[in-house]
Amino acid sequence: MKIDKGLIGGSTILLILTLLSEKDYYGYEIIKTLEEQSDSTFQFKEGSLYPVLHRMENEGFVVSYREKSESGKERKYYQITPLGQEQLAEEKEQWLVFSRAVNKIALGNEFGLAGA
Amino acid sequence: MKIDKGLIGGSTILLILTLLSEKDYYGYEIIKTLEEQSDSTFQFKEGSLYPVLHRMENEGFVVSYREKSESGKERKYYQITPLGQEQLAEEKEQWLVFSRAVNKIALGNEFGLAGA
DNA sequence: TGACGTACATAGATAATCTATGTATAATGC
DNA sequence: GCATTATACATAGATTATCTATGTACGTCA
Repeated sequence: MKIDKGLIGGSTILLILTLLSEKDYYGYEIIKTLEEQSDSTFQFKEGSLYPVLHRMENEGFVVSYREKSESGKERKYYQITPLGQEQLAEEKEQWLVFSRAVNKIALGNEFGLAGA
Repeated sequence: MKIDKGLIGGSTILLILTLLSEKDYYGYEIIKTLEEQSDSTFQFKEGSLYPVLHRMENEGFVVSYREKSESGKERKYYQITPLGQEQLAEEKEQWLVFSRAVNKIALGNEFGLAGA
């Protein structure tokens, strides 16, 4: 199933910051990891992800550094900052409030229990 | 808490069609109902909602008719169509898949159980 | 009579993403 | 040896979406 873009857009930063709170990732790795962990629900294209990462760096949520992989290809790694940690907490809270509200109205379910 | 616009945008049609699947609503009533049922999580402005309703009518998800209220004010009621019913089912399914994927990654929870 | 709530509508600014394209190297298959 | 695919970055431009601001109009209440 193709998920509507509008739905995905609002959660992109939450998803990226979640990954980065565990370890440093490079852009391409984020795309592959989100695709795998979501069972292909999320299939970001480079053109969608890289500008978001640049914006996040601009806003101080992440910092980046370049490093060569074993294969010799250069990668640009992103690391979450304390400000990014705060943002992550904020976005997670917003997601909870938001998804609970949608579930209540659209599924008639106050507790955010989706489909269980 | 102010919920990010991006998050809300993708679910607008799902929410509206859910209400309309129960009874006919007029625009202003949709705004008030979503605000009330979501404990003020959703606070749509007219400028945001009316263009969406017009678009939905354009796409055949709803039809509209005008009717005077007891007070004499004219209202424009929206009614869901069979195509709108299909769209509602589709959007509900998408919401389930999407929210489950976000919950799995961001909350480490495979079943979409948010905060319980 | 003035303020507020109801009820509709749209123009224009703003913001966001996606499509398409480009570069470059490594690995794989034939 | 050569072509294709995967990896890995980047950006311009088109498209699309929403929000802000504004306008109209009527009813009600103080």
